[in-house]
Amino acid sequence: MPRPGRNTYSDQKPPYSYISLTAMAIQGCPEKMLPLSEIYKFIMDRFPYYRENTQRWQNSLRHNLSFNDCFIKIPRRPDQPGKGSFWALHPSCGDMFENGSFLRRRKRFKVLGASDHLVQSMGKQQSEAAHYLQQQAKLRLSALQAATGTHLPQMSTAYNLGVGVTPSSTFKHPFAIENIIAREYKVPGSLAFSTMQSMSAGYPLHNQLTTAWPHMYNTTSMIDTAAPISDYSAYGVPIKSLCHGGPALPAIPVPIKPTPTSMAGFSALPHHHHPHHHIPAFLSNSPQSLSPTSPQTATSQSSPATPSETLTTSPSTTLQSVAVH
DNA sequence: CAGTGTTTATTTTGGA
DNA sequence: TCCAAAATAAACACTG
Repeated sequence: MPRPGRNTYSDQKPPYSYISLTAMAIQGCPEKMLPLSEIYKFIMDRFPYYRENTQRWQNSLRHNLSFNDCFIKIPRRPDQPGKGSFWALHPSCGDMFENGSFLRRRKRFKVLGASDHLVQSMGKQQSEAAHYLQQQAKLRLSALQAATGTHLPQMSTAYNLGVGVTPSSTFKHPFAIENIIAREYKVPGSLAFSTMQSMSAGYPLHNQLTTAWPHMYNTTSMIDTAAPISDYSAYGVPIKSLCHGGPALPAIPVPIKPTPTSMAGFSALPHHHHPHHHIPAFLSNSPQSLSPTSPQTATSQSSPATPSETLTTSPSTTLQSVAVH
């Protein structure tokens, strides 16, 4: 049994499916959408295991993006040069890993009508969602630029925007990295807790993170790869921002298959724990101490329109989807 | 041309 | 042990 903190451990395959890794990456950025290359980067930056055999796993990842309805493609606007589209989570995919296992979902998320006459309405709904995301991204960017007086390249700043968002909102998308990390592993409670504390401070301590999430970094990478990682605030984990209202869609959690306990609040982590994944319940209401240091925080947060107001109809209510298999 | 995206087929594996 | 989800492989179209 490899022990936390050991180099050997960090090279192991992380206990996440491509779907969960991708969802993690998408949820980890304020815009809640990323181009393929950024998803790759997110994963490679954090999991040494994926720095090898890139052809193989990246092909698998692309397969997943196309194959799974929980991922939607969002076209680039003319002012967003680059190859490929942005990828986002389907507004209704909810907590696909409510069972606590990030390896396998209980049910695959499928959009209704994938093979029947409902398809046409789907197109419309998706485009609405896409438009919404684009608008949000645009708003955020201009807000940031206004606040900082600088013009920053979009994607490279994406992760920075995240830190220090006001703790006004409580909901956190299931895929928010903080949630994922917290649920992760059956680490001794105390350990996970200390990790979260450092996380909420906006600057997780390396050794703590490494201990709690060993496969995320190898002991030397932090220093050696400081450059790439420094692009992201605090290891690329926009701790506070994730989901909050701000960014993305009205992230209304929709359990794939409603269960008595799953709606106990998001906050609420699954009650029946998977035998192999004990989920620290404290996580849900982890203290939202925040770094009041980011200017864009106030700006973006004070944005008048709430997501649901922006759309005439909330995507989460108009989009029809269901877990199917 | 390289990166991106889609699709089909097959194998592996988690979990009931 | 069985089933469905996930992983893997690979062909192929499209695009900047």
